[in-house]
Amino acid sequence: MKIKNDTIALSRLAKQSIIEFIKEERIQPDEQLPSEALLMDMMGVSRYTVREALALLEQDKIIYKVQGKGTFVKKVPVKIESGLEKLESITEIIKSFGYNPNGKCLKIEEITPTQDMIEKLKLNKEDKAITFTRIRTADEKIAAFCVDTVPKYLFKDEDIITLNNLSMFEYFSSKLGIHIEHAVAEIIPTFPTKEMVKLADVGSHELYILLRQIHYDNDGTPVIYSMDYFNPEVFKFKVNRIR
Amino acid sequence: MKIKNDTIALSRLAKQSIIEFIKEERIQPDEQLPSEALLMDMMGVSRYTVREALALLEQDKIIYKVQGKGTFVKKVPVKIESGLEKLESITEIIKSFGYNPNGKCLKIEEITPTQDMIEKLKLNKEDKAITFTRIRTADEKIAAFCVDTVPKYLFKDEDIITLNNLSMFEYFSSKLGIHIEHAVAEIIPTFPTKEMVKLADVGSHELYILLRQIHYDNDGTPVIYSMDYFNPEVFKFKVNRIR
DNA sequence: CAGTGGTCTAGACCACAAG
DNA sequence: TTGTGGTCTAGACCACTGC
Repeated sequence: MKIKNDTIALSRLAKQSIIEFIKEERIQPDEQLPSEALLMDMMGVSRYTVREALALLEQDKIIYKVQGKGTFVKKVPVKIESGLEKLESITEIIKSFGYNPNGKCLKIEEITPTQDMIEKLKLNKEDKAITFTRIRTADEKIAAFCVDTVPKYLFKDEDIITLNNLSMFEYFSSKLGIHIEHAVAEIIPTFPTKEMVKLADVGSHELYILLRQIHYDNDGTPVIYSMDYFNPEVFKFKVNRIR
Repeated sequence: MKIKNDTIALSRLAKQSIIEFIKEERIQPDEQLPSEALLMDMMGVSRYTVREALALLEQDKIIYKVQGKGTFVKKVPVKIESGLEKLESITEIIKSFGYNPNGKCLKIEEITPTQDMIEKLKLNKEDKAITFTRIRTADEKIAAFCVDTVPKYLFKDEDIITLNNLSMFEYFSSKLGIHIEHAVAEIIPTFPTKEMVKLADVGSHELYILLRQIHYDNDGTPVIYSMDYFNPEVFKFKVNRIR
């Protein structure tokens, strides 16, 4: 077993190599992997690289380690599906559920931000904001109703376009050079708002999941204040929880 | 700035040391930290240790790195302490909200597991299971209604006790030597079940958040199948989402 | 005791950003 | 070209496990 490459990190290759080894050797759940020293010899890499690879496998819940004993394959290697803790655009989520994502931008408004928006988006009192109200569909079914508020100063006027199929993340990345990497979401069970009933033809007694989120740039700048209402018949929200 | 210790990992000490440095030197948001080489000299440790410490700070969303430029303090160092992605017992969550946790065990039953339980808990067809139905309170307010199902083979008979104040996690850890480290939770908005209305005097039109969870031991064994209904007036569920 | 993973050091080369 | 972070190697000592 030898691995070599120029573009991909050795530790990634080592990880894949170990996965293949588990499959080929038919290592069963709870059985022991070769020791780090052995893996070093097998793959011809240093201990650092082996440990990096094992750390990646541990993150993926495929293996576990016990000091003094060894490294083992998990009984139930829970594959990380796209849990809520992984930040994805709604477009991406809809695709991952196997639906065809679509959408319509219902409204773009310049607003005076609320006190909460001013705090969360770190705005000055004079700053204005732009609100995008959109409806998202999955195979024609109503999937989500999104109200996203963004500080006005991020845009040049010509940047404000309608967002139909385009993901907000892609829009920010390609048009504004802003790369969203982190969000804090609050999960709130709720009924549809009056606006949803009026604009989106949603039954007023159906249950929805509201994700009240602040999205941050990689340098920590808050850039989007969003209120997204999800149809629980379309989305099954899961979270991987680690102690 | 020197750091030295015998019990705590050097990289942890280095992390704290860097945090203190940021405070003392009043390094402002978006300002640059000393380079890794400088930090090595300042703290008298190797580059590996410095990078470990910086990795911890990056996980905590306190700093960010840009290759070729340097390491910087985030604009808004967001650190949501108890996000849903962090697995905590309900007792711990209630405490972290500043309430006084309490509870009552309403029912302990031996049941024949459902097909879903058999699959998720990896049971054999003959296996029985034990269901614990409990109500949890925070400062006397109804906080959650918990129905936890556990394979019977995990218990010796004398182990089955009533769980009142005791956390399920502590119970497993101390009585059974099982350390729960991971769970997959599905988030479902719902109304109270008939059982909740009957046993817990809950209004049938109130909204609840159902967490449908499978809990895993550190070796990947599924050990608890739980259906926990949370009162959203007590719990504000947040999630840190990373791209 | 020997074998395992946990931590740390010292040194090297690379890719990227900015002058 | 210089300085930064990204990756990798080789070697060391420790703590824990099980014989």
